[in-house]
Amino acid sequence: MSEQEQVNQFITRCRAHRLNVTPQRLAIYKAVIGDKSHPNPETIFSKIKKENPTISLATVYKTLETFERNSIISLVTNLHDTLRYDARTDLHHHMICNVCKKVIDVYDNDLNRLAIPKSVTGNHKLLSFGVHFDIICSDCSSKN
Amino acid sequence: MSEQEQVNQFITRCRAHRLNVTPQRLAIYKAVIGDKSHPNPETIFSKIKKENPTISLATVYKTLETFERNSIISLVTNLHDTLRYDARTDLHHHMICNVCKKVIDVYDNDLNRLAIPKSVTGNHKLLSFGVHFDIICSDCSSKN
DNA sequence: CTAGGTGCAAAGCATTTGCCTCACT
DNA sequence: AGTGAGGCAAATGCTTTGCACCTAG
Repeated sequence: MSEQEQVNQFITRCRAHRLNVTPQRLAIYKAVIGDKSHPNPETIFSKIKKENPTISLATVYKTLETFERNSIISLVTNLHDTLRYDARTDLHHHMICNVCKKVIDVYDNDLNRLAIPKSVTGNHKLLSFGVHFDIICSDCSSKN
Repeated sequence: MSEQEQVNQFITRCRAHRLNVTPQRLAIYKAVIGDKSHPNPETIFSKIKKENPTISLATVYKTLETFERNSIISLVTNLHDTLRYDARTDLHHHMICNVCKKVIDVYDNDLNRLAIPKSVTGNHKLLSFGVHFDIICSDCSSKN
């Protein structure tokens, strides 16, 4: 996709979510799609500051949060807010409630045996893996 | 496993890693294995404060970090330090380097089609899922 | 005895908030 | 015109650090 097409798609998506298209938002969006390293807000901020010297870090935070809430971009993990420990160190998996952030263990032998892609083992040393399921848990569902 | 057996196993593991067994460490360990909710340090601290009124939150942080480094307990995610955004919102997976915290996308149709356990869909609303591979990336491997 | 662990307080940072001003539609 | 967005600075809250004292081995 050309940059112009990406920009047009971005504008369409913003309109669909009733989000104003501003130069700051466009710069932030371009910076995210142009960075395959899964950057944090500070990194995005540094990249666009050159072209937008007056932009503020708080705007970057607010904008990324807005994009995420509207599914324009995504978070690598939604457990970034605090350290979460697990008594189990053996292979297992997790469900994470997107509302209350509850974590529930999943034990499943088929998941334990999933086929590891060559792109993983080909170049890197694999330590372990796990599947995470983003859910809305039964408690949170029934509350609404 | 009885509580006595768990305590014995804990002592064995500490010895194996040259970690002193202290009342604080034992209390923290018991609190973690007795809590299936994947608690954070603050929660652990609150639970053991009743029995150990002089314990400090900093000790809980240090101890959990020590346990994790020695594989006595584990972290639910090792991307808790900062928000990490992803330009892609379609189904894909991630490798995370445990050393440099780099995140690398993994696209794999077999992973996209993995069998979702009944324990997930039976009670909860599934929003999405993903596989994460904990790795030591080629860059970090070659540096050592 | 002594290396390692604890507790306290202060420091460090990532993130959020309040509020006023400004700009998009 | 009016609502939504941006910028700045202060506040918040989780986590780490430094250091003096203590304790397990």
